[in-house]
Amino acid sequence: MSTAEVLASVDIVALRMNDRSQLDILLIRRAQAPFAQQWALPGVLVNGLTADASLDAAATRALAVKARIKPRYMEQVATVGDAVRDPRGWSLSTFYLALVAPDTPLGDEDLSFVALNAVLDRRFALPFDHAQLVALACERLAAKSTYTSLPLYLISQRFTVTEALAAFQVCLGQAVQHTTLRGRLERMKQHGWIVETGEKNYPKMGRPQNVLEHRPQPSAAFVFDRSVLS
Amino acid sequence: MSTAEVLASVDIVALRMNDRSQLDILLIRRAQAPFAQQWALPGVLVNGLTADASLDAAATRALAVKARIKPRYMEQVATVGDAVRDPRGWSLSTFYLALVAPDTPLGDEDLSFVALNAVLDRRFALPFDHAQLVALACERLAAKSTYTSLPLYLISQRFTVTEALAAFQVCLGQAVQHTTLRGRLERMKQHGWIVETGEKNYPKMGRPQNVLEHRPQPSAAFVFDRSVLS
DNA sequence: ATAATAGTGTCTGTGAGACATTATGTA
DNA sequence: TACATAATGTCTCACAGACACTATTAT
Repeated sequence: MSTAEVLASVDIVALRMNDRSQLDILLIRRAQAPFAQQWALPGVLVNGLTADASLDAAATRALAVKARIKPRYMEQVATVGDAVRDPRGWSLSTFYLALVAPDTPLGDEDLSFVALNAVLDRRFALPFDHAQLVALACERLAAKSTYTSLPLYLISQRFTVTEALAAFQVCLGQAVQHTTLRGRLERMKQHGWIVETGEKNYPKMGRPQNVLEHRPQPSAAFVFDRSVLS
Repeated sequence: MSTAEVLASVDIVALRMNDRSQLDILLIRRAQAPFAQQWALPGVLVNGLTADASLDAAATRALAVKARIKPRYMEQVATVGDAVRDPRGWSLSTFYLALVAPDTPLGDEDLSFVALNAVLDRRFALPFDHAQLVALACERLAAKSTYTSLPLYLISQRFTVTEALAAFQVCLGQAVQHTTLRGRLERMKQHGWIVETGEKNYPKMGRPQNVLEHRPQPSAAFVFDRSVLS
């Protein structure tokens, strides 16, 4: 290794909500050493040869070329670096949190969505320090879910209050009063972030649900001025 | 440059409050090319040769070695990377926000505290994309100052409400009701983050001030459940 | 009718915001 | 005394939280 350079990668913690309202994480079977054939976070090396315009562009590229996925939301979480996380030597990883639509398909056998909880409690082991990165990304998601509309990126643009409630609860890891969520959705409606479609969804039983539409602004997520679960 | 590696550095945005209650930023006169002799953010290269235990350790080292400063608070802000920010090629910079005590001395002629506002509005130009990094770090500080006790790290451990008010206002960039701040300090007092010393400070005019003491916990900063300036 | 689920209304508590009032020092 | 500044008190408003109540469908 030359004197001034270091091994740097971008890794993605991409989350999706399954039909049981639980979070799954996107993993890829590594093609190359180290840890070939093992399931790991999708990622790419960044260096001058892979003409990425920026680090964010590299993150987008990682999801696009490895999994053909365009996330509905993506943000940089942090960068970790030390001498032991990669057997090849001192290395850096800048990792991102990505939220993808619930119906996102996977075209490849080397890609899979795995139960996030299995990764978090180490029943499903990951190479490198990827389990740690996943934990940090989830902490970020939980923290931001208390005062932003982030969980809405995990459900369809056209959604019901019940779906939104499930998304918030799985992000936060605890129950949320539906009246609290309705109040927040109402405030987003006043700011044009949510519109009432006028349509109804008819479940098997019970009163039909109003169908809302999420109109996310480029500024990422709606920010409330208080935290839920104070 | 070898194929898999990249130039990576850690840069520090270290802020101090001066006696006019304005923020200053620590700059260092670069000894080496590129941009030798110019004022820039203190930072170090990270790679396998400089046995840093971790990225955070490298950040601490950067302040310690370059400026002999131990910050009262430090957190990673983000990592930027692209092909043009450094003339030497594709490079990464992980940058940190550091808050240092108001009486921090500088022992070196190649170190200086410069008015933060001059850097932010480009009257004082910085090399690389350092001005952009400074702007991002300040945004982080302002955002966190609405719902945490971060500004307290800019004043002495033993402080008065007036000093705390000045710190919050300069971090937020706008006026804050002193009653609001008193309420928040009261809540911190109940959680053991602040204690009443019983002493008084006697200014030239007016009623004497109670002297409080900030007892920061290792968990970084006190988090309030609402934002100020809603 | 009954069950099931959606949506609304009511009441309480907390804390920010604005402003008035009192307290305690110096000149 | 007048003045300056600190500290406290009062009132309003917004919103989370808890829970009751009403509404609308299927069976």
